[in-house]
Amino acid sequence: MPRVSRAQAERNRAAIEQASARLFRERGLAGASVVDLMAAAGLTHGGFYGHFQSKDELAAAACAAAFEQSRERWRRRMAGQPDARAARRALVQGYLSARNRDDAGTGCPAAGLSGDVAREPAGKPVRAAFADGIRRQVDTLAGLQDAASPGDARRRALAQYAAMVGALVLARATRGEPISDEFLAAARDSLLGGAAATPTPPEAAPAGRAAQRARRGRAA
Amino acid sequence: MPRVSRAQAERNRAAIEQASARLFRERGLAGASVVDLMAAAGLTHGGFYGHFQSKDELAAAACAAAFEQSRERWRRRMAGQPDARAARRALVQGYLSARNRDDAGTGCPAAGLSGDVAREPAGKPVRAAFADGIRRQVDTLAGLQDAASPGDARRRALAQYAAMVGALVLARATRGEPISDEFLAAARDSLLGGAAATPTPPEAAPAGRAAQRARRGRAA
DNA sequence: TGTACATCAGTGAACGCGCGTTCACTGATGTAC
DNA sequence: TGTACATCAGTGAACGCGCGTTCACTGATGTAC
Repeated sequence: MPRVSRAQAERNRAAIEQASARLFRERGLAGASVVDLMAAAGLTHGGFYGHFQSKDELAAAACAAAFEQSRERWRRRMAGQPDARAARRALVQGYLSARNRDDAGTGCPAAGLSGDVAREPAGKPVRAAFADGIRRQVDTLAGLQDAASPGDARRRALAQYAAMVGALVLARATRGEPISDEFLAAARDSLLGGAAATPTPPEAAPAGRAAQRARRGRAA
Repeated sequence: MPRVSRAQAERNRAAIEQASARLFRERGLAGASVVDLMAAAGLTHGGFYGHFQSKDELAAAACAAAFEQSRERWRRRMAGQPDARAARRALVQGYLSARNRDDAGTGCPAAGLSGDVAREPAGKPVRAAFADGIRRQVDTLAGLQDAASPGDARRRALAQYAAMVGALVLARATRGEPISDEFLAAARDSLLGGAAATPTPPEAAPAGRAAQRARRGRAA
């Protein structure tokens, strides 16, 4: 049953990207083969090069798609919040959850792909897609900071994002050990309850109320 | 020239482990082949299975060796410091440096291997070696905290370690982009100068006094 | 101490396998009339 | 509107290659006497 309509071909290309966005995060860039990725999209491998010039090119597209999913999830999670502080709290809670740790395929691409991307040679297209995704997540987080200046907000956002990604990555690599949950809890405490979260003291006022309405969370 | 003395064979085994500790961190567990690893130790691949039962077993040994190197480096960095606060400062500065970012082969195994280890199936020996290494680094860091209780010190150490690893991993994955250096700098600020370093607000005073009587960090 | 020989660390060819990529082919789609 | 046919999305066999692992072989080491 070859030769499919153009609309269907476009849908197939999108399906390959979406399936790859998941499989690459789950198994790594090298751990998901072209055969695997095409099969996950309901196709056979031969047609791959009709859609993409190379697996590298797909990796970039899939990385971009994964970050887009992640941004959409962040947007949804922030949407119900009364203010920036509550929104940041909702993001961190959802991010540093057992669910996000245990389902890498739909989770944060920064945590799922950074190890692989770090080893990609300089020119590879996935590096640009990854850096772009990271920049936008940091920008979003910077917009939620209660800081003295834009520069300060950015610095806080960078540090917080690093703490979130680091805790998730370590929690995944130690899954099954008690220290895995400890990483998630300690990072949550540090970012939300402790001094790192805001310039105000740990159990200061308004977060509780805000968080009560917040909690639909799935992970990003 | 086969059949080498037992002493030489032991040295060869150690050389394989050391070469692997470097190459696995540089290229990933799957990115360094048995041929590569043996060649890096000055041997040919055929003799590999005289030293190790499988590549998986070597991965665990190499991971343990990498953490041992890392502990030794931490020990050296802490040795010259007058107190725990200064020791922690020295560790963080050394860790969040361009040099550590750019030389993954001799750098932190948590940053270099966590992505790969996270995808290893539950029973694989490298997972246990990795978790052991992580636990000991966290213990060391906990010994340097200026905290109200051991539990608090541990929680801080976990959050700080996650922030360090996350910043390094993201800096590596975005190397060549301005945001790469920004991650390192922001995490340093947050851990040393900023709110994350102590329970008191960013630019306040008193943490110094508390840290003055601090204990020496035991090096695990 | 010197000699004879069994042991075994390291070599390199070979194994089956899965990888990314190519290509001749198929037949429904899309178009020209 | 219906018919004829060129286009091209998807198929599956095939390519060369590198992987982890095995194995017959080599010859210096280590030991028995």
